[in-house]
Amino acid sequence: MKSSENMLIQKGIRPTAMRMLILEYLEKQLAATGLSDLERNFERGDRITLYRTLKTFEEKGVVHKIIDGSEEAKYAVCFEDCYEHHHHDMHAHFKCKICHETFCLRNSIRQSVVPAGFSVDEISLVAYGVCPRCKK
Amino acid sequence: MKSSENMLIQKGIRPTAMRMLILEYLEKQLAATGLSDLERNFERGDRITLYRTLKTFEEKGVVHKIIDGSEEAKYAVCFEDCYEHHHHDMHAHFKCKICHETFCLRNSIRQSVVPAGFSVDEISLVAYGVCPRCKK
DNA sequence: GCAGGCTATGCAACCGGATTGCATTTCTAC
DNA sequence: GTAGAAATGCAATCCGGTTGCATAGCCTGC
Repeated sequence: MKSSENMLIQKGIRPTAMRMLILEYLEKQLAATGLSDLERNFERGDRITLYRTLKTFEEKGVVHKIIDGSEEAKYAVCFEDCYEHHHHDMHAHFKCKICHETFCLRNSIRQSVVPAGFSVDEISLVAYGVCPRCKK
Repeated sequence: MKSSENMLIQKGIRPTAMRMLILEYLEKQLAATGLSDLERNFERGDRITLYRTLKTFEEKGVVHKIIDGSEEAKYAVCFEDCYEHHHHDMHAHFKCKICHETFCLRNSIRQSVVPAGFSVDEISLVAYGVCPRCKK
């Protein structure tokens, strides 16, 4: 059994062919992926199916959504231990103004950005600037 | 001359009656304000005018835009020293899942969330959870 | 003070991503 | 194998964001 298939079953998602393909594709990506990107790479698949697959993945804790201020939402595979309806994405994201890619950064954010009294479930952090690759 | 009028002139914005009203309204708010909120409070004003006013304010460094993952963008008056096309909003935001309000937090974010090699212009940080007022 | 020109405003319409309803196909469980 | 549930595909809708264009208002130079 493929690792992607295993992963889906673990998260309580029925591992259809399309879903496995999409998961494998997402796992290959360095940058966060939007719906339009998937559409381009899965021309056989219906736009709506792709949309719903991402939504299912997000709900079940396979990917997390990143709102980076571009036209569309981006998604990246969770590397923290997320599960159904319980994300704890405490890492930062970086959107490069040259290549327009959005990456996940592995540093976890200290909760110290938030004063005492606030209880934090999740943090969305997107930094904007120039990534090392585009800087040269 | 009113302080709001002064502020607009300083930022290079012609201080019309509508703009001063909107600025004064925004300055009163504790939470970030969206277009629909303005529409509700300025029924006399046209939707598009409100939209363009926010856009102008943002471009000229009067307010900053906060994408908090809700349906619409929110805006809050800058308290850092922003000017035309040059925001440096390095503070965090907090969106409460009970009252759904989004607040600016005064703590500035250390740039240390981003590894060496990335150059950061701006940081968008939104934490999600429960605010002290809703916690009780 | 007045004319010309630029800016702000208001109305209508459009756009694109997100989302839903429904019919059909596929898969799972019995 | 069959029934029921889930996934898929198509069409259509929704809504925030945005633009074009005509009109009104303000500021300038003469």
